[in-house]
Amino acid sequence: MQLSKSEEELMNILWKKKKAFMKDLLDGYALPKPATTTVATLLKRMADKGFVGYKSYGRSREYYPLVKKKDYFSKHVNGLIKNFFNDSASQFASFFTKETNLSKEELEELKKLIDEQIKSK
Amino acid sequence: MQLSKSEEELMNILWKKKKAFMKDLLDGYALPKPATTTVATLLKRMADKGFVGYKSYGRSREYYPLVKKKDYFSKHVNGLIKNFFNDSASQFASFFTKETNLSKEELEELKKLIDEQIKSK
DNA sequence: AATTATATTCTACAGTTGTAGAATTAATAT
DNA sequence: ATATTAATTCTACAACTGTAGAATATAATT
Repeated sequence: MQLSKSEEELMNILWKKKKAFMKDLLDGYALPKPATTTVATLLKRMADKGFVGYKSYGRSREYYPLVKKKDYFSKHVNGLIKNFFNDSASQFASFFTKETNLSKEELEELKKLIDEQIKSK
Repeated sequence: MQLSKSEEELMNILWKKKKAFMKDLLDGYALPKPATTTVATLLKRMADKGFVGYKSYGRSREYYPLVKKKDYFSKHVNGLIKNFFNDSASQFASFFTKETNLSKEELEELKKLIDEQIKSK
């Protein structure tokens, strides 16, 4: 089962912090911060879905991600590619480079990266 | 407002066909096809959300997209980038080239594309 | 004209999501 | 010890989703 939008947002905070108590998570939110109970609900749902775990310290908990951002994200992109580009990653890539406005520098950077990739094949 | 997963699926069929009657849309689905009423519900919701329009022919309708796939998709990717990569498209790009397994040929292709991009800047 | 195949509208219902108050409990500060 | 602060659990509720039956209307076919 997937994370919803707002769960994803929270997950991002957790990924950044690596592990965190409720308080730390709230800190991670921009204003206007959600109610503590809202975050608690999200955390419970995310735990049920198997995306976060926690260690109890007394009556309080330290939460941590159970899935790597990278893995989560890969699945995401693959879904996108499948959905919108008939499963063709290259079609996606071409779309991507055209449609996002990367600066010249960023493009050069990217090109270098791709070159490395090519060499490693 | 956004399209839901199954609405997106239908939207994809419609994008492919450019315009279509109910029957054509159902054709676009893989087995097991959803009930006609299900598709009808989705279409109504999508029309309410402003993603599809239609022309009535007698008692039947020819549906067509009101948003371009490209535009819809751009928003999508930008959301992803914002959400997962602190708004850095290049960070996303680097991730992308590393994590999707493009073949050597596809990478060369992509490199060529990027080169054109660079030249045009 | 009667039958059949189709599309549309209405209604429905369970599951998911966004959001948070009330009650409770535990930790901390005075 | 008492008051305050913080986290957790329970409960709630409206909106959105996935899915489709029933009823209806129309077009096509025999």
